[in-house]
Amino acid sequence: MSTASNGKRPTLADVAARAGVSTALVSIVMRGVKGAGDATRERVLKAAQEIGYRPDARARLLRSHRSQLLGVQFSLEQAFHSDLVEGVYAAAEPAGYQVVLSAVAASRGEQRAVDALLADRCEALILFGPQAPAARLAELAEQLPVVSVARRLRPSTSRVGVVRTADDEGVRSAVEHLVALGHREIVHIDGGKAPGASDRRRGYRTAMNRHGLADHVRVLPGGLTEEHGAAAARTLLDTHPRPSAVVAFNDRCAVGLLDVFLRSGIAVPDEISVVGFDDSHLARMAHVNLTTVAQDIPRLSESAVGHVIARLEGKPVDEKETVVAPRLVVRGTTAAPR
Amino acid sequence: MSTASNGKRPTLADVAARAGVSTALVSIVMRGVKGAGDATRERVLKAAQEIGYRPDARARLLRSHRSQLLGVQFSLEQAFHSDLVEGVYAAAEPAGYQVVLSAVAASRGEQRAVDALLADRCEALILFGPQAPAARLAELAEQLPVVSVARRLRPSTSRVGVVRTADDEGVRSAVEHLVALGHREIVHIDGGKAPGASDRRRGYRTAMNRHGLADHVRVLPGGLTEEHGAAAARTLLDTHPRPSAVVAFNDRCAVGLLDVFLRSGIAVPDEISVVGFDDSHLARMAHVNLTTVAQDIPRLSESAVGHVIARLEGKPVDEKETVVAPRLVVRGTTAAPR
DNA sequence: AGCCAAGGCGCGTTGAAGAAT
DNA sequence: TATTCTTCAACGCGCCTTGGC
Repeated sequence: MSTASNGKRPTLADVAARAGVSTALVSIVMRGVKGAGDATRERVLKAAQEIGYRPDARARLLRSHRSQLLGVQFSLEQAFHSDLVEGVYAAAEPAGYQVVLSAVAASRGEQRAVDALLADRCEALILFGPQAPAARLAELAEQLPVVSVARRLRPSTSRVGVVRTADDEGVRSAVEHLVALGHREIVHIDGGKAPGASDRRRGYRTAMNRHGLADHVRVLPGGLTEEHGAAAARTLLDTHPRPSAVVAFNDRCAVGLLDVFLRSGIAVPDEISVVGFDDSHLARMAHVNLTTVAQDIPRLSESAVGHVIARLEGKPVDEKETVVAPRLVVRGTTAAPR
Repeated sequence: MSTASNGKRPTLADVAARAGVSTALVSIVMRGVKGAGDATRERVLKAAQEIGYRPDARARLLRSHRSQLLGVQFSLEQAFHSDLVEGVYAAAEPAGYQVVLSAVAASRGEQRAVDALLADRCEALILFGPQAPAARLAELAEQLPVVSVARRLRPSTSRVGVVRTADDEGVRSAVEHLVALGHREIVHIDGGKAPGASDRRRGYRTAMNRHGLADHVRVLPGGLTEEHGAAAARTLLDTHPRPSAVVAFNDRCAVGLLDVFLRSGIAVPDEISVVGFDDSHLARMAHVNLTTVAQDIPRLSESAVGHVIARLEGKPVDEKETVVAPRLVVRGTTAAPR
């Protein structure tokens, strides 16, 4: 219940008037720094409480030259980003930084999302899966620390930091798992031009070559969603001989595959093995129970936050690119071929 | 590339100096209001462009008494909230309001989320599924317009606006669909104390009574996740006779049920029918193909934004509670009992 | 001397009022 | 009299200097 006399938001001056002290003293008390006596301190806090005073974060920021604000651009449509955001909060707040979120959605492009963060005086930007041209990101990085998470950029061509999963290694471990089970006819359903897709394709090719399966390399066009996986599965159905294993671009794509196989009476993993990527909630659902490559989300967030904070505080930035190791999670959709 | 001489962010004064005019005039030009000649206008814009000037949103807010900021509290763990947030952006920006996001996560409770929004000078709060005590929400609503989305509150006991789906009606339509198919032994797996759970329980009971099935009413404790659904399913397995249909609290809970049934060799919908709630991506996945009750997400967001803006602008607020109709989506998990 | 508190200034912006064409 | 532009003060807060007991 606000007791502000004039209907406006109470300010330091209102508290000061009520407590019978100067605004400077109220400021001291509110920030909890030394410079006020215990009795006065208590009186000021009581007055603030009574009129419902809250410090104005924007005015405070205006005054100090540092804003201690980390801007985060993320997409509402990607559940993966939500997990990353959670990690950013966890890493930023203990380090004394606040997080400002700016979402990308159908009605709100990346440009607007970033503009909002800059107008808010963020000191650094953490971009999840940015689609903007590399040149645009480089331009931003001239103005303030910028880190791209999950989108790879050519190193040393700009100041943009990169934090990403070792996508190639992830797919490689998936292929190796399948080879160890005895598979040879292993197909990759790719992610087109999605972030990480080309690395995953490369990891697939590398692993196949390394195991003497160069002649069996086969990449089918796929995408990020269940529909893409389903379409690829239909193509596979018409293939003879059918491959014995599939490595999908991500879990959603893999689930699309599983669905078509299930409906077509093709048993997984008995007749065909399927591997996903991400270890999303989807994969963990018991009746999906998907073998997949897990990304280390806490470490990705932490590295991104660590990178920009190091830049802000002038600490030496160890490497411009941080590559986080993925981890194969074997569940029920892979088995030895018949 | 910033040409700011001193390394700091360029301000109005920097632009003014470069263009040889006063800061007030630069302000006029940047806002695009009238009061500047065409030639000067062009010169100022060019100067701003050259030094990479951007208006400082915080300083601007400090000066003006309105902030035009709508604060949104949402949970990163609920995909449903992401969809709602997208709708909020779409509704707020055309109306001339900016959106400030504040997430609730494991490491960040509602109190902190709301505090951040208030410190940022938000003029109104849109809370998605708030768990805070009603008294706390009422207290907030004394200070600024507040709307609770998807959490019901006793009307007229506080100034908190409510926007929600007609949960009872949704479950009622689910039960009616099952009754029409010939089911009588219909169980409800509830959501405990989750938002909407008590209404859904009530809708279930009402519908059962209305169809003369009062003796068959049976509510099992459930929850919001797949695990809760799975646990309830295991309880059902030991029940004799087993019910012929289940109405779950939400889609995730329903998927947990489906999973256990699948593994136990109980055919859905042949041996048992299952209905969810939300029409999430999960439900739409072809191999889940869940019959469910859809919430009208765009309308929920729009109503929430409309409500707080009406309050802010002193327009008459038609009703304190806006109830949005749900819609039954019949898919493949319901059929006539054997 | 040593603690406490007050006063003034500046942060980047805008609105009002007035000066110059 | 219009138009274009400038000067001045204020927004809410934090730091620094000064003054009082």
